[in-house]
Amino acid sequence: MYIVKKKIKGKEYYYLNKSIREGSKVISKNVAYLGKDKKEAEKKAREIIEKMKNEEKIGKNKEKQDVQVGEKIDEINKIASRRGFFFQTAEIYGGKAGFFTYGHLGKKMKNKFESLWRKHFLKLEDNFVEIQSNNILPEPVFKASGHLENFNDPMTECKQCHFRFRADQFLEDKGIENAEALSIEKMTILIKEKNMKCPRCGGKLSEVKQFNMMFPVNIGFQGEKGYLSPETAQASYLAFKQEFEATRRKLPLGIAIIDKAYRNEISPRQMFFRLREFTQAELQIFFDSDKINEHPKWQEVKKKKLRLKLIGKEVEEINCEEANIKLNLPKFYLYYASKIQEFYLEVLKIPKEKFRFRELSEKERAFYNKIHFDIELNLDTLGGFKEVAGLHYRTDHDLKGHSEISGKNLEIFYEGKRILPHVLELSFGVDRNIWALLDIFYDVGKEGSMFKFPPKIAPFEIAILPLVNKAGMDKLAKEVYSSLKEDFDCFYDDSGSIGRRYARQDEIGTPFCITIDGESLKKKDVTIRRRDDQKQIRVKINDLKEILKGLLDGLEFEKAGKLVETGKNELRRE
RNA sequence: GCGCGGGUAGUUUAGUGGCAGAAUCUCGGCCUUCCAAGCCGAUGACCCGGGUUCAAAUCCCGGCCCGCGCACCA
Repeated sequence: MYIVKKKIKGKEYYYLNKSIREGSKVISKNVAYLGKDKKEAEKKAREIIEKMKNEEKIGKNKEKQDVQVGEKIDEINKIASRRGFFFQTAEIYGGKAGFFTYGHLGKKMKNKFESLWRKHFLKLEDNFVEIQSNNILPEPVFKASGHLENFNDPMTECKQCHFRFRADQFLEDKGIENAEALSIEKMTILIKEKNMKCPRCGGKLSEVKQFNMMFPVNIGFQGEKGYLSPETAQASYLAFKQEFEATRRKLPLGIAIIDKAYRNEISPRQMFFRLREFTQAELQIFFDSDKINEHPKWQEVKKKKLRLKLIGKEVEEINCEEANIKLNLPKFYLYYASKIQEFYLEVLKIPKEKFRFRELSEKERAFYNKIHFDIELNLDTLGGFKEVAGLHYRTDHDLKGHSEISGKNLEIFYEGKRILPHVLELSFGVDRNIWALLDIFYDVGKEGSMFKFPPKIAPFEIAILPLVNKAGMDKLAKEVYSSLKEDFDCFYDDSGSIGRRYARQDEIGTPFCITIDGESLKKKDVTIRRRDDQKQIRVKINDLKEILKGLLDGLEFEKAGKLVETGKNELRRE
């Protein structure tokens, strides 16, 4: 406890404050008012501390409640950097906005997310493959993709109040049609000619300048122009023809890439939602557009209800068949929508009400996306539904563009006709999804902060803890640990009290703790503690591996072993 | 990029133009048979740069980072 001086309306007052844990956070709480004089305050503080020590001895365990959720985003950030989920890159140099490093726990989660993603999506069809390409691509690629033109925003700035905004939109508001198509020089001239002023303060406007969201790079000695790719998709389109041949000319062909993408955001914000360097997991499905309203596995999904938020409407559950008929969404599209929903609800165990597909209005979506739903999750930390993935029907826009610019015909001969395949893109922001998992599974109860991750996402699956560090319990615990660590993500910990070690594991979301106690030595068994309710079962060491595998796979906890009541906290003195 | 607010150990915070103090965390030792116990000890901080000054973490200026608002996010 310590004394705090506060200034209220110019006068100084002294208070006694106390550092208290709230979950994993330490906060300061006001305990008592101490008056206006420093010396008297110190004297009073001593008295109060004495008194409170006495009271504490009587009424322990009384506190601890009253845990407020508080600022969840701060909380997650603090756990993240303290425990090693993620932190800011180059912090010793002051850091840079929009760049994060995954620590050991975060990287484990990210790896797990990516493997679950692969397992789910690449197994949908035989002909879905993953490739690895490049992050640096030559300039013509982006001429073809439209990024050079469209990722470039014409901006103008008020010379007086420094208000910045897009020049093309400004001109359109002023009644100039199709301003988007004008060159920056023309826009500058127009603004001058028509004597347009800052919409905010009436000041003079600067000339129109391009702001490109892509990071330019020079390739080689001669400095040929290239860019860090702002999406992994382009590399898949570039690889299409070769992969089509290599996979023996079958459609649909899915080409997945999990890799970094780069966007030079003006102001990165909102944690993992506006990064300058980020990881995407994208699957580009090339298919015959004549077959867009069919899918061989349609029967499997047609009764599945999708959570759709259509333009101007609330979320409603519509089954695929209805969506096909009433909303005119093609079967091919709906099949993958259904599989995406399955990934979130059944693999990642996201609560249903936190998930939705949101239809984008024509204004919001890129012009070449004929059908565009975002996958959104409701996140407390970011105040509502946020985009974590997208399902875009891009038509033949991409292959057509690359055909034109490269001069190479990308048409294929398929089932007796010459076609340019269309593309359905499944695009996931991996970092955003990781943040979403942290947000959604974060929980604070009287036990403290914890992440209630499903076992498959948790950085560690199991922690092995000797109840105390003596009488051979530690030795047996280490034996158990070495027998499990090959097969599971295990963590061994023997420092501090057992309660504290449980709390540490809860905080990083470890779903199960194995405790070796006195009985274990005699009976060759251990307890398994479940994170979510602190319940324990007792199982034989010989059966441990199999039971753990079952538990991680969803085996019912109570059925896995005999539910046991372990002793209440008798080791506490006082 | 602009405006406002902020930046002292991992975290929560005192403090002063002159040796930066605590609580908690972490680590070591003692103790300890189930949910963040106790005792002893240790490690650990003034965001960066410049200016004013005998002396700056403190005052001034600039930068960086964070938060909020605006703008941006094909």
